[in-house]
Amino acid sequence: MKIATWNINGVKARIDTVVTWLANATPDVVCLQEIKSLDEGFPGSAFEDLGYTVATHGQKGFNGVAILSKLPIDDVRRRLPGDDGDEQARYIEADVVSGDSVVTVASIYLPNGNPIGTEKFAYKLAWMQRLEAHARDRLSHEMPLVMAGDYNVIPEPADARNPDAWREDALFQPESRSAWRALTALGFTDATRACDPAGQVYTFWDYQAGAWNKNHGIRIDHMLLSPQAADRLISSGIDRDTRGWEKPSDHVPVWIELSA
DNA sequence: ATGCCTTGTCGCACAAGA
Repeated sequence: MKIATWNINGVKARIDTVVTWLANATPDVVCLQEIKSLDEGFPGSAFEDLGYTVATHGQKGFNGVAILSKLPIDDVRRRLPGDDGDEQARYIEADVVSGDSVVTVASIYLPNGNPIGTEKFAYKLAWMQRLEAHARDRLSHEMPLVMAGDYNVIPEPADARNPDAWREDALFQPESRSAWRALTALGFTDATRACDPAGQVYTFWDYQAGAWNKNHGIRIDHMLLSPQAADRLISSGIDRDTRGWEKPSDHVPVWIELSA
């Protein structure tokens, strides 16, 4: 069972790119972020034609997350609990039926939080607290759980080509990294690091200043696995080449393979 | 020190991203 996550930076601008990647990568489940589309404007038929069931949680212009699945989806839950006043579409989770087991898959678009010292950074940290509380609740079920997406957190200096360039950035603040550690310490496995402990692997390169050509990347797209999912982890990878395609997203896909 | 690009919403720029 192959599960992937990709921040596509606009589903309408990226539809051909995503369809091409899907046809080659053939994931069973895909978490998308930054669809930048209302649910009713989401081009679901392009994915249904490839055999995917589509679940979206969108909003106008910004944010928006989705889950595509070739396997049956039992239940879909939208919005991160903990703040009924939060109107930003950044969380969707679904129970995916795989043979005799059910795997809960969450598609996460964690707030960027820049610039630091503003309400945006406070929103990011509050959102991370809500995510930790929700993750703690989900983990208590002791079921396979994969929380995948754009976390907008650089966990360690090794996760940036030039860590010093990110010292003042919300993605690399001590508070952001501390919240990440508190989340993972609940018992999650960082799939990319579990499979490639020392790798210089990045998932994002800015459109600006030739970041891709200079490999000035950061690792901010992550797949966190509950113990019951980690027990089934076979392999993990990053489809780095998509960043060099025509009309690329600034993020690239991250994926895992779980045993049946 | 700042912008560097890209997208979407409209509108003849701007916000937001990271």
